[in-house]
Amino acid sequence: MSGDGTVGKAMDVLDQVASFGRPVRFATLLSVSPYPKATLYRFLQTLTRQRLLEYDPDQQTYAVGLRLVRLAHAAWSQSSLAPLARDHLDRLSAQIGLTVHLAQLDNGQVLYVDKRNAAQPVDMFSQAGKVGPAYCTGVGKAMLAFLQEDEQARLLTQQSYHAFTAHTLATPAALKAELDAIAARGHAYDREEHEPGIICIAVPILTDAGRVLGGLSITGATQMTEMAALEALVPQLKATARDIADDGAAWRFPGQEPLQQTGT
Amino acid sequence: MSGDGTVGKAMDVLDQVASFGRPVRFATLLSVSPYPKATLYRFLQTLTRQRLLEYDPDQQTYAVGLRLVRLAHAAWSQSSLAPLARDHLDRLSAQIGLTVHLAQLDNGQVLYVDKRNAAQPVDMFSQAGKVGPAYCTGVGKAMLAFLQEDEQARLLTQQSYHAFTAHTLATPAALKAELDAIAARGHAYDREEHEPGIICIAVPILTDAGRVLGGLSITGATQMTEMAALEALVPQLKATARDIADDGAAWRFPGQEPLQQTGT
DNA sequence: AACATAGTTCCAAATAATGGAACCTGAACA
DNA sequence: TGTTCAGGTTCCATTATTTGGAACTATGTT
Repeated sequence: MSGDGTVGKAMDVLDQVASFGRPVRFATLLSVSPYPKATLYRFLQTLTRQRLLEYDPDQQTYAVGLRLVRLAHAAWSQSSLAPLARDHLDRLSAQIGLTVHLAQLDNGQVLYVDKRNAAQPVDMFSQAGKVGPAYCTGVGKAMLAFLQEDEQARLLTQQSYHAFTAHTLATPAALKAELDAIAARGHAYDREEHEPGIICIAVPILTDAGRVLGGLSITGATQMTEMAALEALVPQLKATARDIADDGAAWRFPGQEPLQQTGT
Repeated sequence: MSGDGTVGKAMDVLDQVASFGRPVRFATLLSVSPYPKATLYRFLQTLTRQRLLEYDPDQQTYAVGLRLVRLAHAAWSQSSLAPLARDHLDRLSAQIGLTVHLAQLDNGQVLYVDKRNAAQPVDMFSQAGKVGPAYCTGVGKAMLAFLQEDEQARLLTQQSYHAFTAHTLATPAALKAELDAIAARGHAYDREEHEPGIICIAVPILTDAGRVLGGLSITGATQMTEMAALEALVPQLKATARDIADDGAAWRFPGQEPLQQTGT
């Protein structure tokens, strides 16, 4: 799959285990793995020793290890927009009282990095860390629309184009037309393209130079909300995106680098 | 450090980057890395290609990559107690109105996997995924106290024993005595041992067989809460721990394994 | 223009990964 | 009790990857 070096292969195995979404046995993994028995076995050993996987001796199953949660904490707090955007999301959420998502692009997919849910307390990881398709979500399309031509084209080819609902834009051509419209308009809609009954409105978070940092969306259910009502919130949404981007530009990591260490 | 195979070395590098807590430049990493320039360089390349790291060309810095957030989502939802404990935490939190933590042991440290904060909406990752010392936190001691002798002894040697406050038990001997008391009593205290002004009361989450699954704690500030008040909540805390353990035993992953795939 | 500093590429030697086959180990069956 | 079998684990000569010193390039500095 990725095929670069031993590390790449080990990561493939790790992804494989993760993709099951539950603990798996050796034989099950072997049956879907491109690697021979001994090789797969050694990978699992190594990953387990590294605590990237966890092995349950009773059940003889492998599951994704907790070391990843620690690393993810680091990733989330230093590479994601979430810490930066936090206060802004709180404010927006309080103002409008609807569900708000903050997302970033990861390998052509939408990665949700934070969320505000007006009703109940936050879902934690069960939402942050979740991935979704880029071609049929509001945030996904909003981000894709503002990428540079070549990057956009590259990502368009690697979408999976599954028609989740009758409204899903399931071809590259249809999507491209939509993206151009979004770029002109400045914000994206999701008209039940991913889940029936769910609509949303989304904007990109852009640097001054126009680089896509992430996306921000407001979600509603068709039962309770009209698209027109969401549309009315676009100014607030845009203002929040602007604020986040400005903070990002101003902040660019406090203190930057410390004095160089010259010694060993 | 870990030293097994290429994967182990790559993980060392990844940890190194993560430990900075902010984007770092090549030279900075080189100065603290045991690897020579070319080797470190290639590791960074590989990790970046794998999106375990992210490289910012403008600043020429490396930071922990978002792919980890995705993997962590998988880890959190399949290897942690959090999804299982969710409803129980909600209930406990609603009943008592104080901060509740759910933690597990990871490599001799406390890894917080979930949290309920009565006052404000949850802190997300900024709390879940965070690690803390085991020897001077309520949950940490509660978990250590109920480990098997040999495992406990092993972990006692690898604590770092920093005296955070005047109350910290900063020697293995003092800690061991405390753990025995906790094991006899059934719950643990944190009397400002980690942070001044912060006290808590904690219990382990145990299987029927007595294996430690995790820990559960209630935290208060000395300004607002007396230890006696926390003590009064022990029955509810224990009941919740019991409920979580029972759920864990009953559940043991739904459906377990599907039919075996025989083909390629 | 000369110099330094930071980052990148090369390549022969050293090391680690590979995978076929043999070997365990416990469970089901006769 | 002996036999078979599938799921796991170990061995080891072959093969491929990693290693790291040194040479090189790019970028900014005096």
